[in-house]
Amino acid sequence: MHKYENISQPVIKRLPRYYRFLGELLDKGVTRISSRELSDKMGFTASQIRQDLNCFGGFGQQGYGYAVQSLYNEIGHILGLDHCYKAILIGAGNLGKAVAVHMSFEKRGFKLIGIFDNDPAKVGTVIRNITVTDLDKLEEFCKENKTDVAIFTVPKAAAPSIADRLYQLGIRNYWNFSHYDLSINYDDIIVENVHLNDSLMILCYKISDACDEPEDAQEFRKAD
Amino acid sequence: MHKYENISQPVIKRLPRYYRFLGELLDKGVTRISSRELSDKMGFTASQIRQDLNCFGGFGQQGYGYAVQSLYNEIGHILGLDHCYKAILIGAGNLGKAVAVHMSFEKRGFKLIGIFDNDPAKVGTVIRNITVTDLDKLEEFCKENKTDVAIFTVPKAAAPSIADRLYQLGIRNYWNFSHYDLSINYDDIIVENVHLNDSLMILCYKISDACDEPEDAQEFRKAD
DNA sequence: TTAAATTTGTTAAAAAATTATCAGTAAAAA
DNA sequence: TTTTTACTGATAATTTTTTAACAAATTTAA
Repeated sequence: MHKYENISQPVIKRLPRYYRFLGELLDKGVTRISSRELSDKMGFTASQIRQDLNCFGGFGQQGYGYAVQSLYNEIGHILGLDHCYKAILIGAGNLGKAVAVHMSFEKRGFKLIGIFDNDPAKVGTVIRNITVTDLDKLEEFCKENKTDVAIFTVPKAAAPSIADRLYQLGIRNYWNFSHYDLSINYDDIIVENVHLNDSLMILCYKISDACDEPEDAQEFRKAD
Repeated sequence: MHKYENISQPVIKRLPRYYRFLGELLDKGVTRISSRELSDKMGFTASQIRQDLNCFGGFGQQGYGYAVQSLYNEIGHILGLDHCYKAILIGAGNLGKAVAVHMSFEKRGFKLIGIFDNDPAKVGTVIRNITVTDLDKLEEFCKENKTDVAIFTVPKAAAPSIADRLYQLGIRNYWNFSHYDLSINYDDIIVENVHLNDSLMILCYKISDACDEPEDAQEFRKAD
């Protein structure tokens, strides 16, 4: 059913944002909205909003605008949120645990069905009603349970070997929090990266760029 | 010193990736590399790599390529990693805690100097050698300690009022993990967003788009 | 009922980003 | 030393993305 070809990356990246804002409008009881009003709220141009939405079909009506509830549902459908992809979490450290506890997977098209770690201290603990399993049981588990996605929150050192095991098990979709570049090493997989380090460095750049103070950074440069 | 104007967003977003790959090369003892070789490793075109690096100056040498250590240092400097911006963490929940424990702030130009939460159960606990302080003490703390950045990991409901307090205290730089859109509400601030929900939805889109199975999603659409 | 005001979808124009090309220079080989 | 090879930096071409413009359609107001 779903399969919109030639949708550009920039458009795809904006979809969750539309979804979020429309959700907020729904909460406020707003039933209709024009691209112009959305533009004011979201900071995209009205033209871009109309262009984006038109990639998937004509959801609006001339002279009226867009019906909020309907558009919200459509975007949810386009994003595929009406799925239930089975996900396992690999790595129950601080970050993995936070992700497991923090996310509303069900609202985003996923269901968390297993959590794995190789640290004996973590195995057996319960996170979000799921008992952490020893990583040794991974193969066994995946053979018994259909697994669509791996949420990858392991240290860089452990990443390559574990990634290999997941790939061998046929898992082709990854939500990657590790510093290991999965898409370089496997070419038939789908990866969505969350690189917190990169994000923090970008913040550092933005701040440094805005500040423009005279600094004693020559020290740093000499190191080469 | 630093202040490169007119650097495009796409270029800035690629800088941390260059930095990461060059760091890996350094670890392996590689001393020189050409844009062609980097291209193979990173998945960018050689042309793009040369173009990107040239935004900041001619770091390479014809017939030779780039000196890895030197280029690594240069990019670190461009990113501003030789700073020490003072950061406070607002929200010591699972996500905040994970961020505090997980990140090497010092290597990214920051130093974490305080952690705040309004949950009495969390106040007094120690994360990364920092004692969690009651949010009521925020103003007091910031008046005594120069604070450059707020790492914002609070629930959506609490976000607006806390954001206002931070803004009142003069904090203009944010690493925002909340679902609250800071940049819409304040126009003279610098924000780097980490929207995990958006990322997860994008993954959902990619998977759904690739799968293309006939589905029973009509149910979903009828809801409007 | 009619006219004015809105607002979309679409097409066209402009801007931005990526990729290709190549002269010039340095390193390596002969 | 001279020639060949390798590689950058810069410019040009291409592609992608964003913005603008406007006809067609709908609502609202008169």
